[in-house]
Amino acid sequence: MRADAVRNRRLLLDAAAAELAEHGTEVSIARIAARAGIGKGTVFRHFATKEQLLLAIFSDQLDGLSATGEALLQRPVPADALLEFMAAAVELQLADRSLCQAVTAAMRREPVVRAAGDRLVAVAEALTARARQAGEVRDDVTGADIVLLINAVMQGTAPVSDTVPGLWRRYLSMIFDGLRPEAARPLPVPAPQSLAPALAPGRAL
Amino acid sequence: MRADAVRNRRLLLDAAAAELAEHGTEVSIARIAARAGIGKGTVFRHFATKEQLLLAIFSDQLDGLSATGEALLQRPVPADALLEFMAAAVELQLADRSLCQAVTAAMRREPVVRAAGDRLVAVAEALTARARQAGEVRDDVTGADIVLLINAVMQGTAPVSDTVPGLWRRYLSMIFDGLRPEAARPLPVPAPQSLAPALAPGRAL
DNA sequence: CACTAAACGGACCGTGCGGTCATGTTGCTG
DNA sequence: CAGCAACATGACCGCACGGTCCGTTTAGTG
Repeated sequence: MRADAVRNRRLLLDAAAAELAEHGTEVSIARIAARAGIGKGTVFRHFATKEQLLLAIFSDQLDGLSATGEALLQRPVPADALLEFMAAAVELQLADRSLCQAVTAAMRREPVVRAAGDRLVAVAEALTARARQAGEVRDDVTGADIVLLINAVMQGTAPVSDTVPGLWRRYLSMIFDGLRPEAARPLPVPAPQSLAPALAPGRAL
Repeated sequence: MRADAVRNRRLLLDAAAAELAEHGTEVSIARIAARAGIGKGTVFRHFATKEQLLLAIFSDQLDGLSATGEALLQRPVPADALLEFMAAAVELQLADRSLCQAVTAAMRREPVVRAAGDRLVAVAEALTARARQAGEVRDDVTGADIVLLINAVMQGTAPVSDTVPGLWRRYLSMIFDGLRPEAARPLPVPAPQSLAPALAPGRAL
């Protein structure tokens, strides 16, 4: 690969991530290319289609979340680590409009994103297992539950995140109260095995 | 208003609601018009813009949810009524892809939808107040909380609703466990006064 | 330095959208 | 029944998008 090619690829990925964070997946390729300072044709040289570009960025971002969770495994109090993981994930997603879709995309059939999604679930499960064994959360909650609940808090409060910025903390707090052992009542439905393959083919992005 | 005009308006609204339920707000006006069996120009005679058509349908749907909640006020056990209200709302929204956006739209500045959103919050507050006074839910939860939590459950599980249809019941159950008095811990953020005006102007639909 | 293959760029294409308008049609009223 | 205003219609417009293509530039090489 030629030197200018790798340089442009970097510029492209950075610009795309920034533009996606600001405007979501609706941004046009033209806009991303302009921000990167490269031509539109060059974008399609690196990624055959818009979707491939998005999926590449999505899996990167999911791995970022996984890394955050992994670091929190060192925390002494398991429940604190788990709560902080959820808080960090929600906060990151609210700041980055493409991360929301990234989590959804994690449930798709595309191997790259699916793998990143599985890694994220694994980290969540590690954090959850610790808290479960310490008796700090109910014993019927799994890593997949945590990821879906993160998504729920984020998606549910996204519409008001601009005008009531911290509101998500209220609902994360409420929901976490429902995860404690003393709150547990039998659940009507078992946990999902994994997140993928869960998303129907023609859905979302 | 002429007789054929009111007839076509009905056809249009019905077709739009059905098409929106199936395909979400991305459906083209042409498609809606085709389903209604009328011309595309006729659509714009009744609603100057696509957004106005959508907002009209949204507020109708929000009022439908309000009616459901109102009926549940008769139930003997307040907490059961509240839980059933949340379940009904989530189930309806998952079946109707435009209802999801309707709730979001309820947080907008448009007077019609905002009014419908306020009515929905009022009904939710009535249901919540009953349960609160009966000591069946924690006393720091409000009607606006309920609406946002409904939205959270729905949005969070929407991506998997096709392949794991009943999964939302699991998370509604968990979250409701967090609403009970015995689970209550102090919340870090106060409840929002209302839902509107909460959504930034250029956001969503 | 000369040469070539890789990479670049932006004009270009087809498509589908929301919205408009001139023309034709139809329900109402006197 | 006559006449008119309200209404219906679909061809049409401008636009923005994702994606293609080919003439041009440039990085590496012997």
